[in-house]
Amino acid sequence: MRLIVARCEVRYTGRLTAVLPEALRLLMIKSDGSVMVHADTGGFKPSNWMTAPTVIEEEPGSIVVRKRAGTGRSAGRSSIGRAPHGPISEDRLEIRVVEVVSDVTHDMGEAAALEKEGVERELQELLADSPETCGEGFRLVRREWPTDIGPVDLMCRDSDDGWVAVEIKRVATIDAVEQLTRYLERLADEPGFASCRGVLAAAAIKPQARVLAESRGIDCVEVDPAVLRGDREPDLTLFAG
Amino acid sequence: MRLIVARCEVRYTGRLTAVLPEALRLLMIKSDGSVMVHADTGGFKPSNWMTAPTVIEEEPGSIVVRKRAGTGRSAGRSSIGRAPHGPISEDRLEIRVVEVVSDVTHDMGEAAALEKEGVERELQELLADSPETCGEGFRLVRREWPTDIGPVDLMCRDSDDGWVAVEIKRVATIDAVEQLTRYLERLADEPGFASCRGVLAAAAIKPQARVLAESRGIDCVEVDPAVLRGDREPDLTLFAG
DNA sequence: ACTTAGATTTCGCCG
DNA sequence: CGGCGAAGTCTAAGT
Repeated sequence: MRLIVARCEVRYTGRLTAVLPEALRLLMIKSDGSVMVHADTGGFKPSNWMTAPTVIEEEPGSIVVRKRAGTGRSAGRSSIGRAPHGPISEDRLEIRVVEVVSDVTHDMGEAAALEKEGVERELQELLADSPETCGEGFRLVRREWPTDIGPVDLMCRDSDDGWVAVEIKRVATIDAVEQLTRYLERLADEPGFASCRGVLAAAAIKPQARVLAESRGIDCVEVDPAVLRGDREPDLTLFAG
Repeated sequence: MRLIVARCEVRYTGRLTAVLPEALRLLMIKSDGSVMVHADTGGFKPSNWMTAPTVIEEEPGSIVVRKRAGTGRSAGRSSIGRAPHGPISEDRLEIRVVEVVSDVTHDMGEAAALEKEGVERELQELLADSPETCGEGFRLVRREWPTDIGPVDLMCRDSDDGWVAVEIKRVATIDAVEQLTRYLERLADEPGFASCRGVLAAAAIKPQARVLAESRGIDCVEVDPAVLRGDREPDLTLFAG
């Protein structure tokens, strides 16, 4: 990884056009070819950047980072519609380096991979193992139940053998309700699924999403991943004593 | 801005749990308090990070970055639902520093803001100047036509003086269709707008969005910002010869 | 302060 | 390789 602290002006052209006036910034060039320009504020997101793969051309006073046109993004001209977006000009990041304050390179080798838990995928796995959390007597029929507008997260049957489509989110917004509604609309055309109902299961459900869901007859279930995982006891002890 | 190159192990707990095994990485600490951990690969996105505002506690061999619980995210316990998601523990980034290779601080002062063009806003301006791009004979009545669920990007009249609501996106997904549908539903209640139709205009329209739009009687128009801007000629010369 | 919508979103999975 | 959905999305703007 190469770290350059320099006074520079940065110009990006590609999907849009952007200009950073001359100022002192950090240029980070990773060994995979990605380049980031960071200011001292505005954390997380670089002021400007280019993701790998890139071609980097360095000359005294300037660094130009290019992405080969036709790679990474469709440059094909298949459409004969109104906007066959033509030969998209290449992405280009031009850095005019006025003054170099520091320029060091560090060999970092390979950094081991990151392990995560707690994302939606895990929630789906946990609920697949405990479908009754979504509703009394629920039995899982299949995860990722296919429809032609996308997969239903969990397809279950309830205690009356009725079909139930379960949509899972970490945070459920109004979009999640719309999504589940589309599935239900779609399923309604399938023989046998006319009365399929919907359940929205999430670690957190936004108030507006809850209102919309309930107005559409969709049940809402807030679940606690930690409890499902067995890391923590439920707050209410059922069958106590 | 402080740049530390160090062999370190990183542990994040908060919205999820993540561990980065010991390896050589760059720690970037900006003056606004944001902290990023970058590996030498996997550009753009830090391996781990914490956005400002933060509290940073440094001791020999360790750096702990905290976000005050209750700030930035709701730590309230208003819900009495099934999952009163408990006392959300604070966000915490723990960096165990094994070996410091480099540790430098640079004063970068203020960097001027980024100027960009080519985003959705510009597309709206371009189409407002050329409403006929959205449909034959279209005339602009008003940009940002207000409704009580948000503004319609462009409100036009077509060659038959019928109302047309135009929704503009840079990339149109299924969400854009839902949004326009909501506007049309809303407008249908307004006197005179019962027959208002919809047009989805975007630099790129996803196939599923197109299918959904057309199944709802919404026209789709792909537009090329470069052509609208006059930077480039359309690929197909109409009225050729 | 909170909510909503945009982003050069980026990223990862599955077809 | 392309489409689609999630993200510790982040971020800026509006209410």
